[in-house]
Amino acid sequence: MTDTKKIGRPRGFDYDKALTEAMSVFWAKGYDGASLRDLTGAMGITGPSLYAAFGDKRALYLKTIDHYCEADSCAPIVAFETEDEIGAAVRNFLLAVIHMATEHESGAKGCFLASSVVTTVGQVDGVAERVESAIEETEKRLAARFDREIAKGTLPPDFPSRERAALLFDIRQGYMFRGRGGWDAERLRRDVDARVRLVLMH
Amino acid sequence: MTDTKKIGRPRGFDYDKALTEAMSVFWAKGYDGASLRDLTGAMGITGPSLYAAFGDKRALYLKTIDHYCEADSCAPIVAFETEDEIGAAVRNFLLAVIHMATEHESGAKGCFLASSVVTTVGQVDGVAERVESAIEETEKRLAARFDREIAKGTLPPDFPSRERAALLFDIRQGYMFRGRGGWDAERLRRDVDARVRLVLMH
DNA sequence: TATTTTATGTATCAAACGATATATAATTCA
DNA sequence: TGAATTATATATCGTTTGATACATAAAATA
Repeated sequence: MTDTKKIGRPRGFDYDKALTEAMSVFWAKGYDGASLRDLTGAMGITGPSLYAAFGDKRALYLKTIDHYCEADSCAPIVAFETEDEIGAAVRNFLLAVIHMATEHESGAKGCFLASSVVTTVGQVDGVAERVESAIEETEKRLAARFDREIAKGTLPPDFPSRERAALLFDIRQGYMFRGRGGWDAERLRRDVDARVRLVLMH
Repeated sequence: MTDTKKIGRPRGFDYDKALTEAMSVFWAKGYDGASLRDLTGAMGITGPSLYAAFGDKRALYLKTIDHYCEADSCAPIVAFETEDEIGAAVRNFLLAVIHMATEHESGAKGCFLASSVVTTVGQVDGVAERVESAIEETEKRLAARFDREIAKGTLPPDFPSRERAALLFDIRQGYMFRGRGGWDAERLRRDVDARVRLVLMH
């Protein structure tokens, strides 16, 4: 993405910013529920500009998915990777998940992929591959964090990293569902301590 | 619901059957994605008949949700409640979840509520209450099964029934997500034994 | 400056959307 | 049988949908 000047009239809007706005609309209203008028309104551009820059509705949708994945938008994983002490790391992961599941940034709760995109797997071409690879990459990153701990000696050599990474992932899904179902953060936090213990059990 | 004969021309279709067909359409295509033409086509009735019997699109949607909940459609819970030995019960629950998540009956995978309805919580009035009460009732039933085991003496008196019920619930969500993401049953079954152990850990 | 290239703004397209008016068919009740 | 009641069938309503044709504006290039 070199910044060389291109000929022709330059864009009057920020590409990534518009993409983020589009994502918020898809997130809140779903793929079918998001009309082009919703999208252009939120993005601050007109129909022809949208089609020229992003393609049709489906192409825009896929671009928002890729944008979400690339932007490292999943705060819980980052929280899990950056905290050094493994117990605190698991705990921070869960707390970040709960925050995402209950606090709605940009009018949407939960995880864009887990709560919204996933429902369009059999419906919109190109979504299935993206969801599958997102799951796998997420689990790989979570497992790698456990492996690091094994290398440090904090966890035993036979600690089931991959299995516990999958468990963390599943717990995340549960919290997202409950958040959408109206449960507040305090209620979700009740089990955090017990879950940290279970996840690290050996 | 007495079966007394009513005056006027009788219905030419089966009410519950039509409702089930409507549910399949909503399940596969989502609320916005399901057009009235899709619905009337699958239900085998015309537009006016649909409106006379079920009300508008939203009312029909809510009726399909209630129908799903009342029909005890969640096979995993039933599997968990009917098996006597608690280890096998947990195991059967997980296997039933995996089956639901991967095998698609009526063209849809997963759980109607968890995989489809939940995305319309902030979008369609009346959905939020139904999702919330469905979560609570599910967890109550799961916890009650653990409590029964405590009473039998198979689990210790301080076994955290509610917390482990919530864990089972969350694991369910994770499997549903992976199923939608394209994971096959065999792959999902890898962790079942380990998870049975974790769920019953004390 | 003239040409080329790309982006924007207006205005609008055909198709599909959710929903209904009207007339007719089938039943119960008097 | 005739009045009342409810379901069905046809046809169509006004909106909204996703998507574009066209003319214009703003930049680089020659």
